[in-house]
Amino acid sequence: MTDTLNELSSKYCAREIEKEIYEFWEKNDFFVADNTSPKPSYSIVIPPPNVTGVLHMGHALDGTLQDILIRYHRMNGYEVLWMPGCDHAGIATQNVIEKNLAKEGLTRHDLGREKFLEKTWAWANDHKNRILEQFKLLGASFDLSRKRFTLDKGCSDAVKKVFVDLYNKGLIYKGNYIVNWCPRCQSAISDVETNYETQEGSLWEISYALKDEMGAIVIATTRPETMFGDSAIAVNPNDYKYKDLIGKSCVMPLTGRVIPIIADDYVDKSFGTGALKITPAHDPNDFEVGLRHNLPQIKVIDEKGCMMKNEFVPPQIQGLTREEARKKTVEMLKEHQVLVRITPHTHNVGTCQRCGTTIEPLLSTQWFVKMKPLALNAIDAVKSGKIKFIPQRWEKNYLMWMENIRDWCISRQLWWGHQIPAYYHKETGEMVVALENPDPNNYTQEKDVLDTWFSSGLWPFETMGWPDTNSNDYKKFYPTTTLVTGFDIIFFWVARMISMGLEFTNVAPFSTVYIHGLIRDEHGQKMSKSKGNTIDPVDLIEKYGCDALRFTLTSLCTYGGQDIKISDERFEFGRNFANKIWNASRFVLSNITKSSNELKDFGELSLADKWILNELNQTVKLVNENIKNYRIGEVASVLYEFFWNKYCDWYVELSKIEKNEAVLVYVLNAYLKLLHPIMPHITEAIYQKMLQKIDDENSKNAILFAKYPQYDSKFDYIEESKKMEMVFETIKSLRNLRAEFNIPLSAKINIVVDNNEKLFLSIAPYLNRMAKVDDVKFDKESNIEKSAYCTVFDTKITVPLADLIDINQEILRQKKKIEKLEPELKSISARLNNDKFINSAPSDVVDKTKERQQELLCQIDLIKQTIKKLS
RNA sequence: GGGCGUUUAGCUCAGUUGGUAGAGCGCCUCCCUUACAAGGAGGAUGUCGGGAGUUCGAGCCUCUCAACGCCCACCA
Repeated sequence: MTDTLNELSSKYCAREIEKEIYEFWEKNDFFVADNTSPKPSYSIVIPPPNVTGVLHMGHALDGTLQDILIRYHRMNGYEVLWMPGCDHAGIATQNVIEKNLAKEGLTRHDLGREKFLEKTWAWANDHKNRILEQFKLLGASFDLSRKRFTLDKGCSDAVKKVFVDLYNKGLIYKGNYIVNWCPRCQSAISDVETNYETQEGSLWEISYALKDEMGAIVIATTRPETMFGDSAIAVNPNDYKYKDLIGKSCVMPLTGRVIPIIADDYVDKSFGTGALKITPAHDPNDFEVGLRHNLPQIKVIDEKGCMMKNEFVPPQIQGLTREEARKKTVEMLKEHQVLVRITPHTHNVGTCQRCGTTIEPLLSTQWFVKMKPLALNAIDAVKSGKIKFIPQRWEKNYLMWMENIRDWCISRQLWWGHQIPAYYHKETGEMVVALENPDPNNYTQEKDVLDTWFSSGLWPFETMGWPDTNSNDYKKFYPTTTLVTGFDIIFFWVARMISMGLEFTNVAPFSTVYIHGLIRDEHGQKMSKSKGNTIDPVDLIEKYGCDALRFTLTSLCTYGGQDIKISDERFEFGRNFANKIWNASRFVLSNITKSSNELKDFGELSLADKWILNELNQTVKLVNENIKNYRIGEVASVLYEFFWNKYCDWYVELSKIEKNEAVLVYVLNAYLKLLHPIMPHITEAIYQKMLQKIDDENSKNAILFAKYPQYDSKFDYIEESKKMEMVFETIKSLRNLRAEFNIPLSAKINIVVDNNEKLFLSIAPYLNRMAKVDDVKFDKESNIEKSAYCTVFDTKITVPLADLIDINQEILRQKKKIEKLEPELKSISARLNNDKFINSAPSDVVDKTKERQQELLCQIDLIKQTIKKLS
């Protein structure tokens, strides 16, 4: 290690240390996994960040949690692999490149597919390294020697094989269906990529004249412009209003086309006019109705969202955008006096998840995955407990979606992605689905590419060498152990990984899915660039340090996986803690005078030594339990509490008068290891310094590999700890007394105790140091005028203060204490007087309550005596 | 329409099998006591959203109401 680490600098400079430490780990290849290791394996695949992006707070949280689990298991003797990589992010990336082209006034068609892809690859190559570099700032201990990309050769081969196999099994099909079409992205998208937005619209009622007779039928629609694609009018078969019209025909306004009136259960009698126009090519429900009644599918809107130029669309409307067409159509309907009524109507409109454009349901030829058969095993895996969600409530969410799953539209009319491995004969049009083009001279490949999530769904095994199931990585690290991600991609990603993993590897790709909350701004709003409320984790790292960021985020994780609200200032919490650790360690290490050999032996243990060893041991126990149960926030608070409020506030302070170097160092050493998964850099930096003074076996000279502390019953010093609590209570009471009477520390005080003689005499030095007590005396019947009093458990402490205090003030002080204690005594006594409580409460609770009652009685009694004497 | 979450100190939130509440920040008083002012000592603050029930006992369990948020569904 270099010079900065030889001395712990008096000022804690997080970034300097963190950079140096990360380099130290990386140079030594500490993160590289050994697939031949005899150790049990623990593996995590990173949710591959998009190559479009930069590190954001979501990554920071997700990455931190994964790194904590990885480091914890590494220290617990597992061969760990954290697999890094990036996602090509089909639509998202293509959109970015197209936006850049648009700045030059170009479209992707101006470049052509080949040139466009070249440009996109250049971008991707640049960005996929950039974001992983940023992950390093988080201290990520992932194995970069294995980093993968969803479009690399291995992944592409896996994608092809999966596609061909699914096709051959009949689980992939190509067909003409209504899909969600984004007119801006110029592609189909899947159901999960469609968001719904509530919009204020109108319900237009339009009168269609009956054919060959008087009268008309009035229909209600929210999209008048689609009327040119109508194939029928539908009514409910049980609707008496329209009973006589079923089977007749009507004449469409504006175009004069004749369409039938049909009956279908789908129609809701009570909505609108109870009559509905059926447009099979532009509405998913109408599409179904159309199939049932064998209606023609008339396309009137094209892929750009414009009205088509065909015989169905009136010339005035042709070529208009959807929005323009709606206006114009309504105008024309008014002119023809067939617009009966317009009522305001709020409804949900589908929008593209990527660009926000209103979705056009469009009849189109696409590729689909039959999900129902794949979902069966995926449902079973969770129901049987092979895969466990943390928190468990997400299982319900997952199961509900899986049980109602619909087919997945996987083809995208994009250029950036895995081109579908289907080949068409140039002359005959015959289609072949195969790993390779059967004859490049006569066959051309399908132009469409696959949904990004198709390859992401294979991520846990395509990165491990699959389909080569004999590869060492696959054998050692697949299936992976834990998947860590946010709830927003359970359907997109987690569900598909489970389905695909089970189908192709016959095993669940991971056994635990750890779902954390989303990061939000201080007002609870989702962070987004457009809102301008993002906080850049890189800025936070520069300002507060990576360990501070990690610790703060960790401390904000709740077991229920609640969303996390953050603001810049919140990270002072972690920074302050890091600073505390740094300074305390500096103090401890600079106070080591003994040799490494001498430090191996605790020697004789004082009350304080036993107390801190006991506290440490309890902390070790809690930390291990909580990590194993994914209560990561609890881990942070247990670690914080121990170090700051136990070790620093008391033990280190007491060590200034009487120190056991061996224990002082032992506790710090163990603590650094406990904390290392959360705050890796600072703990490694201090540990390195510590190694210059102590021997520590089994650590390979890096805390990264040190054995994680485990609970050891030999450190259960329960009795001693109780005594120590009494010491602390005494000190606190005396400090309180000083504060209330404004007695400066320069004014020494003496005390007289009436109980626990031995203990108090032995802790005199502690009292001296911590409460500036000059002299401790024992006297069962102390009777000193002008004194203040404290009661600590069963001991009355008299503090002669002569003229320093006003006796009346002291009487008031004591009365206040009683006022505080009495309500509790009252309620406890009431409980103990209740036979039902005595009989039905568990005996240990009854005992405890009795004990507390005695304690309160004793204290109140002591205080009352005191008041009497003072009066 | 269905499901889920949240409601606890001024703010942000913890609270693991039910035994009358905690942290951080903020606030008040005092302290540069040589590890740390990114600090130390002391202090104030809550009918745990409303109501009902189960229980000897409810922040925690049951029911109900209310407010806010999220997800799914998508009747034109």
